[in-house]
Parts: sequence; C-alpha cells; structure tokens
Amino acid sequence: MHKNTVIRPFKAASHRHQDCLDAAIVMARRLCDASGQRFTRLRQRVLELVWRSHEPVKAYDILEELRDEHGAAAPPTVYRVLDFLRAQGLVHKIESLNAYVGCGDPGDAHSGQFLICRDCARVAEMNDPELGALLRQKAARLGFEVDGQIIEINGRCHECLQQKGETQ
Amino acid sequence: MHKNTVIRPFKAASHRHQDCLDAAIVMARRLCDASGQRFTRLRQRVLELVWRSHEPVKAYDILEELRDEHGAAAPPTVYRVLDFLRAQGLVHKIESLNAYVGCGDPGDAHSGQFLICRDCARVAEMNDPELGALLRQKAARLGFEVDGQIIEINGRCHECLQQKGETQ
DNA sequence: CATGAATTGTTATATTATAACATTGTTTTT
DNA sequence: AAAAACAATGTTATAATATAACAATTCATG
Repeated sequence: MHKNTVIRPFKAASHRHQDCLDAAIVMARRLCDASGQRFTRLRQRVLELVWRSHEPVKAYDILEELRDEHGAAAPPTVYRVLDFLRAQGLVHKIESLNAYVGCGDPGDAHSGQFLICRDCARVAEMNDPELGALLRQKAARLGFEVDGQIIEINGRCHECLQQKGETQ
Repeated sequence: MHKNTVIRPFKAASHRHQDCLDAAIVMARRLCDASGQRFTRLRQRVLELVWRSHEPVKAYDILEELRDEHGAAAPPTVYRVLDFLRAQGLVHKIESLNAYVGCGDPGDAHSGQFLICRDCARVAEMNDPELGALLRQKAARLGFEVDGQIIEINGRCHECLQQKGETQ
C-alpha cells in the first residue's frame, strides 16, 4: 500500500460539496491552532470562498463577494488573506490562471501538481513523489538545486472526455 | 547517442551572447519563411529584445525600449507581437513571472520546462521527453488527457551555488 | 494601380497586484 | 484593569499586466 498521489480529485457532480468545505475549514482551524496562527473570521470566510467549488477562484471575485456581505473591503484585504492562506499551505495559486484553489492536503508542505480541465474549468491536485523526484534528478544533471516547482497541466478531465464522446 | 534535453542552457558568463541572438534571428526568419509568416522589422526587433539576455523580459520593458527607439508604441503592439512569436514557438511565457524568454529550440513544438535561478534570475530550458511522458502517464491514471503543461522550476543554478560556497 | 488581407497604430479600459499609512483588535506585561 | 506591544484589518492611492475596439497603413497579388 502506498499513499495516494491524488490529493484533490475530480469529484463526481453528485458529491456533497459541503463535506469538502467543512473538511477544509476543520483542517485549517486545526493547523492554525497547532502553529499558533489566528484563524480569524475573515480568513475563514476567504477560505470558504476559495472552496466554493472545484474551480479556481479569482481574487477580485472573492473581493466582490466580501463587499456584498461585509461592506467595505479593498484589494489588499483579499490579497493579504490569500497570502496568509498560501503561507499556511491552505491555498495554492494557479499561476497560469491568476486564480486560487484550496489545497487538497494542507499540512504536508508541497508545491502541487495541478490538472486543469479546459472544458469544465475544474482543477485536480496531485502530489506525486515520482514526478518531483524526476524533476529534481533532471535539474541536478545541470547542477541546479530545486527549491520548488510549478506544474500545471492543461487538458480534459475524464468526465468531459466522456461527454465529448456522447455528443460528437 | 540521444538528443540533449537541455535546449537552452545556463551559459558561462564569458559566452558570446551575440551568437545566441544571431542564431535566434536566423532561425526565426527561416521558420517564418517556411510557414509563410512575415518576419517583419517589428517582430524581429521584439525577438531581439526578448533575447537581450538569458533573463526573462517583461512586456512593458520591451514597450519602453520600443518607445525609445521607435517613437509611438502602445501595449497592444508588444502583446500582439509576443502572441505572434509565441504562436510560432519562438518565445515562451514564464507564467510565474509574467515574463518572456526566447525558445531554445523553435521548430520543435513543445511547452517547455524551465529552470529559474532565484539568485541570478536567468532561465534555462529543458525539453525532457521522460518528464513529459511521466506527466502524461500520471494524468492518464485519472482519465485526464494532456494537451500541454507548464513546468517552472525555482531554485539555484550551478554557477550561483558555487559563488554561494565561496562567500559563505 | 486597385483590391483585399495582414500588420501596425491609437485610444480607452479591464484585470491583477502592491505600497504606505491609519485604525482596530488581541495578547501580554505590569 | 491599564498600558504596551504586536497582529490584523481598513483605507487610499497607484503600479503592473493585459485586452477590446476601431483606424490607419503596408504589402502581396491580380
């Protein structure tokens, strides 16, 4: 038995998303408590918004949402909280989209390996040690020492491939 | 004998960079001719600016340079040319930096695998088929079909690691 | 040299992100 | 509990990155 490398799968449309959200919040609170960080109302709310779905969320969408429910709110509010959540490993940035997703396995520090479906826009996360190891190995051949990597894979998820099969 | 996967190496400080530049321009002209695209003066100038060094170049830096030498020039001018050069495979975008680098092997369509030195800011490019294959394999396990990937590796290049050893 | 297509110019604006400083809230010390 | 120290958030302004929409120009080609 080995650890599953898919730490944030493509979930069936029927899944109970509230469970994803709840789990993320519980875990976040636990990690912040453990590391002496404050999991404030604002930070929780932003994390909830990032976890609103399995699609990446834009900073300004979060901002708009906050404005609706919370009055003021300006860009720094959102970016600061996102920076905090990223520093805690609770959220990843998808660089190629300028958007953010909840981490599928916070607590285990990692850079993330993302699968981005071009049809449904959902994002899955892997954390495959073989991939990381191979990358480090290839880099090491050039004398390059790896700190972290950005891996974002574009394509089509299983579900969308099936639907495509049906209609075409 | 196998094809070298390092298609844009970290060059020694002493290398004749003019050769890099010349080679890029010659190759670009050849490829554009072959595919019936026009390698205009503007396109050549932007490509030269991207190849000004082995560090990624920002769109607005190119814009400023164009303004100095060419009068007008507005953002769309630069972005359009960059889009053209990317479409021809002559230039890659480094997503995590919002910056652009010349492709080390134009003509061979690929997404690129970049090594980014956090000390000297230079970028090397690999195109390792094993990496691509492993990624596709891992993705395929989830039923995911890969179109392209973004791989950007942060760390320290050989040269900077050595210098670090000297001074610390 | 007229025409149509591609390229570039121009103006305006959208999107993403940070700097700098003020205020509020929370913990710690006294 | 008051004061000090620190962390978090609010506020205002602006920087950095990118695109939309339409006009003018250039260029191959008939």
